[in-house]
Amino acid sequence: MLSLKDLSYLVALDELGHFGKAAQACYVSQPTLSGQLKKLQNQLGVELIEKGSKKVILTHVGREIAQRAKAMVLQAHELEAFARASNKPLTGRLKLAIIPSLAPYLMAKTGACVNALLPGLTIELHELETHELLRQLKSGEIDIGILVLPQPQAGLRHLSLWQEPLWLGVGHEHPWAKKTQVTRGQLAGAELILLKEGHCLADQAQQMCQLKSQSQAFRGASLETLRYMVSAGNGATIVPQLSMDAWISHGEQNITYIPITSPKQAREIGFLARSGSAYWPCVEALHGAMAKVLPKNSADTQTVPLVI
Amino acid sequence: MLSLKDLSYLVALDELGHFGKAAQACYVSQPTLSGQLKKLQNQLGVELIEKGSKKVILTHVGREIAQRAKAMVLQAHELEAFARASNKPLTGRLKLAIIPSLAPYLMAKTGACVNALLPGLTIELHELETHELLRQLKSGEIDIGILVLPQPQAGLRHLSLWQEPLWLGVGHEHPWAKKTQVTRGQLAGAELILLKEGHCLADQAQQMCQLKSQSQAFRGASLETLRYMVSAGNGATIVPQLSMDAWISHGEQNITYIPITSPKQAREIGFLARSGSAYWPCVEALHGAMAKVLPKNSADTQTVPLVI
DNA sequence: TTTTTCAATAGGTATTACCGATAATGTTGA
DNA sequence: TCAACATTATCGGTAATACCTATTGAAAAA
Repeated sequence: MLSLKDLSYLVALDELGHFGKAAQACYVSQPTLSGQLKKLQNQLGVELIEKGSKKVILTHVGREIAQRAKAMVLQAHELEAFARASNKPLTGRLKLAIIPSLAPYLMAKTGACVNALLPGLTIELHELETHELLRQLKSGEIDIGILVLPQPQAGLRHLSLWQEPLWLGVGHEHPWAKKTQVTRGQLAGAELILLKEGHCLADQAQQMCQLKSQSQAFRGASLETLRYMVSAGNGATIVPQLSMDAWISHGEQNITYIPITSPKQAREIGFLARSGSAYWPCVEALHGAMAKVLPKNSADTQTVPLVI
Repeated sequence: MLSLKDLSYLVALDELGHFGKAAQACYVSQPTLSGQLKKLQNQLGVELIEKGSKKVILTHVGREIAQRAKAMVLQAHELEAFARASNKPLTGRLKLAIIPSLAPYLMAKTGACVNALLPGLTIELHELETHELLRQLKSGEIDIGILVLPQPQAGLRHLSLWQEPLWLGVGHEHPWAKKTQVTRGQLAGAELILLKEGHCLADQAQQMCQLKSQSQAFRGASLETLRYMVSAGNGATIVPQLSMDAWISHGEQNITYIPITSPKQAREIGFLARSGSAYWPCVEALHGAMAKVLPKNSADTQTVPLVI
């Protein structure tokens, strides 16, 4: 019968392309890994590793099998995690990723509360843009993601957390600085300072303004960059509410925040995890803890569904 | 590290509910199975088997883990099958299931041709109703299904084969026996003899006639039963084209077949297999072989999508 | 060429999966 | 209640094998 251990050797070799390094990664000696892979090839009756080549290259079949093997190894780890979690729920190490336009502000607001409610849980926080977050989530590098929904992805399960209102942030010199509100229609074609492409907030803002990507000359690397730019001059940008709250409470004086209406704009923040993940109870616990701290949604808030 | 063998022991125990029988199914002795399961419990740090109970009952966690384990074991088998198939494509044993309203007629028409084209392939044929077919397909008990599409099922891959026209079969004494065509509208509320519930053909016919299930007094167990009933008296039923062809070529004299028009009714026949199945090349080969033998679709044929 | 790098081989050891026999336990029928 | 039975757990021994270190062989780099 096939052995998961042998399969994991193949996965390691596929990923590292080097017998010695793969062996090291698996905590075995190089001869062991070589021998077991040879055994695996006999069991399957297939050449997995390209023969006679200078480099370590898997055959076409080998690569396909390594891919399947990787999925199985991941499932094995999830099974073990599930078993652990069933003993002591809400303990252990949790690899959590949050999109950059949300991470610092969300953690500032909810971090203490979460730690208080889930003392047994060590949260390892990663800041990843949506695309990379999804990849790492599916590959098992992270366990839970917090990002903008909806994300129609097979094999993933989601839980909505909050409709985060979006504001227009403008410098005091900006022509709109005296406005008490801006309608969505007025935003069409407006010149905004946005984040780099890849950030879902930038995509969403572009949609709201019906802009093509080329029309944007300036791209910030983080919301904090945008903050300084708007604060310094007469630019304008889209600001999620949590960032706004943080900036206000940190004494930012030079930005005026204007509500966007007709309809009120928001983005849907939520959790994402693998469907079979052992960490789903953690998701629910985090949801419970965070929901208490976040402001209540007003009724007329409307999500802008993001087209991926 | 977790061992697939141990996991398969747990799966066997879950399914058979008996240490001895499970051991037998795994070709090991009962003490071996007991011991390995004990080891597994230690590894996972979880009680898998209900202690102190009279019957062998898995704990709640145990059952969940057995379910995950089953999926992994299935994947292991598929991986092995894939490796085998990569050596000698289109050989070996193929477990094929076909819905009963199609199986005999399809095999009669295409069996010889398939065997001629795929001499290395031993086909093990099962006759299963849609629901059971899907279950067995997902659990790995069968490899390929031929049934009525669409079947929106996660993890399964499909390939459409043929739009099979549907006819109205009536006895010579039936009021409609002299008609040259029947429109779909005329079928509404018509009294038809149908198959038992569970057969997708019956569901589809009911939809066509806009009937509730209660309104059907008579239910046949197979199309052959319906044939005798219609042939003997003045009943009417929906007949798929392949059945009709078979009946005609077997000398059935007492049934008149009336085309259903406005629009012409049909059902979509197609293949279904697990997404990662090693047997997909077989599906394509079968598709190629069968498509040659089946009649060409006329352009105005319309599928009636089945609501599950 | 020599040196270096890397995988394959050899030989030996510790682990463990496995078996048969048997004991312990629970279940059932009188 | 106590046999008679069915079923699982335990015991001791064995064969298979996963693993190691040391070494060799072959290819690439110097």
